[in-house]
Amino acid sequence: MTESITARDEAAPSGPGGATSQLRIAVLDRDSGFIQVLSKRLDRLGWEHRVLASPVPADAVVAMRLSALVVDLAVLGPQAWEWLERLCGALPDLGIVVCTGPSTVAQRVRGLRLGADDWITKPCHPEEVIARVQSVVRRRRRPSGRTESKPVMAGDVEIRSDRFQAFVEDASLDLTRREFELIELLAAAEGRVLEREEIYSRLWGYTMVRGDRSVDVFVRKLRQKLEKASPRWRYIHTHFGIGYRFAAESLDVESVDVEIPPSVPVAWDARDQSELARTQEDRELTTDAL
Amino acid sequence: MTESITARDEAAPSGPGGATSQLRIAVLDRDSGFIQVLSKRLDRLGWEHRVLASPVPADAVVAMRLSALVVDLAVLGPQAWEWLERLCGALPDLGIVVCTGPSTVAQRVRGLRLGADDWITKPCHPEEVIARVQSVVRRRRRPSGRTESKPVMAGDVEIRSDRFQAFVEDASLDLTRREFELIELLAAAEGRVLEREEIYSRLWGYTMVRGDRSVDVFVRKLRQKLEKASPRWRYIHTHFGIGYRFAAESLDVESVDVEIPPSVPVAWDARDQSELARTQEDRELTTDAL
DNA sequence: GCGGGCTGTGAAGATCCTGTGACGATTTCT
DNA sequence: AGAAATCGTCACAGGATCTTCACAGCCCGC
Repeated sequence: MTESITARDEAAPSGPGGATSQLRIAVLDRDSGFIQVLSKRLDRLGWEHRVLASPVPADAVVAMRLSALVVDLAVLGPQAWEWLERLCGALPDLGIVVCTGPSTVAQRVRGLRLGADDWITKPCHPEEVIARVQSVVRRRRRPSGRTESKPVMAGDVEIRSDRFQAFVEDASLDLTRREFELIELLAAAEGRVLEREEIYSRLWGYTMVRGDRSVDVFVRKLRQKLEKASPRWRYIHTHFGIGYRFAAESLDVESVDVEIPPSVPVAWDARDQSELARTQEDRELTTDAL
Repeated sequence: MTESITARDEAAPSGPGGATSQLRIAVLDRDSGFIQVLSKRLDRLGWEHRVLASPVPADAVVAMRLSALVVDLAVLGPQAWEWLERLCGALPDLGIVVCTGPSTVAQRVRGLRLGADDWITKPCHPEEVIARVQSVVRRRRRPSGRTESKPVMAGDVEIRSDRFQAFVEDASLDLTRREFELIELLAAAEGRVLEREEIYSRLWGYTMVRGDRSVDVFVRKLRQKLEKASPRWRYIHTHFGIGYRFAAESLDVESVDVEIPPSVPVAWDARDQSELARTQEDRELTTDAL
């Protein structure tokens, strides 16, 4: 049951540009009739989907890179709440639709509070399930469609989302996918400091565990390539204890300030200078178990 | 009924780091009992909210700058669908929860497809409505384009939480994480005196043990950096036996006061100085209290 | 005016954080 | 299948930051 979906994972849930990726959803249920009807419907919609019958460990779900998950809590047994909480914590971007038998208000509230996005009571019409999943997924996605393909410039580098590549004077930096996603994300937030956790969750799609150094490592790789291609600029700035900030900063300015070349009367425009500068949860409801 | 909500959201109760803006929701319904219970609940949660009884034109809703809207389609009559569609089109970021009487699957599907985020069938428990609204709002758009954090100014310094840094005329103070958190906290409580214990517990997250001097040390570091970058101002004021207060105070004023009487050879002993300072402080306290 | 407690200050040591190179696992390409 | 490219994890080293400590100066009540 840990088998992972083999299809390419290009459906990277939250790439900064958010490709118009295929929807991928999973249904965790045992009600064969329900599953059958729903599957058929999903097929017709062309949504990539899979059915899970056993209580998949929350971690395994993470590996599936889903857009949404429809789950009958009954399948999970007594640890349903714990499972739900863990899953929601790990994948804040995953759409979770609980579709289960009769429940109390308190149960529904609890589920929603834990992070579920919707709660449908069986018996229900598959069409409604679909509609609710769609609704959940719709809200999950950023509208900033791929269309805005205007290249971003910063210092010497040009970031072209349409090419998934960054360039310095038409020379590609040969960024890998992750590297590109990273620079795109950073550049999109130019000026602002992005915390590691945010970078991680937006690039990897799930929440970062303490001690993970992936972000740092990719920042380093990115810095190397940037440095090699555009040595007179610094782009990624470290904010100790917080994260990183993207801003093109020329290194030339300073050296010029220091050694005033009397022999060569160069008129330095103020561009560089200014460039530098610009650069409760109330628990009144009883939480009874299912 | 187009009156806009006047209360500002700046009452960000969140700690120094969090920019959790106030939730603002509206309820469009006529069921007085339902409304009453729901309102009471919303009050207790501290959510800014308002009740609408008549079919507000979609455009008017736009002006309300809501986070979410709970609506009974029955109030809207025959043009409910059209209204819903228009609203969803105009405000894709607005959370819309339909809460209405018995309906068919087809109706629910239609509503959700048009852009509603959830659909609750009356009669329902207000707690569930709240939970679902929360769920919808939680999933609201991510901070890719959010520039909502407006910089705070005090004297010469500008505190930008998006950069985790304070500036004086575009020159960074190079505050460390803790230092920044401290100045942010102090500035947010401008005018008020914050006790050490409170500062400590809000910055460190746990209660301060007696004798801990961490707060003092950081106040000192902060003062040093502020002093160096903005010498003509005093920002952090000590309140003996209590804690600290943040308030930009120009030092120029005093020098003017001092040089007024050249004829009378007054010996300025320390008493007078403190006297002066005290009155000024008092004056400021009063004004701040307003 | 005196004394005790509170605050300012400087520095040293403990801690935590980031940069870096390398390695094994996995995926993709040939 | 074999090779190449990518990815994610580790351990280590160098720094930056935080905490603690001792001492000096200041404030307030007596």
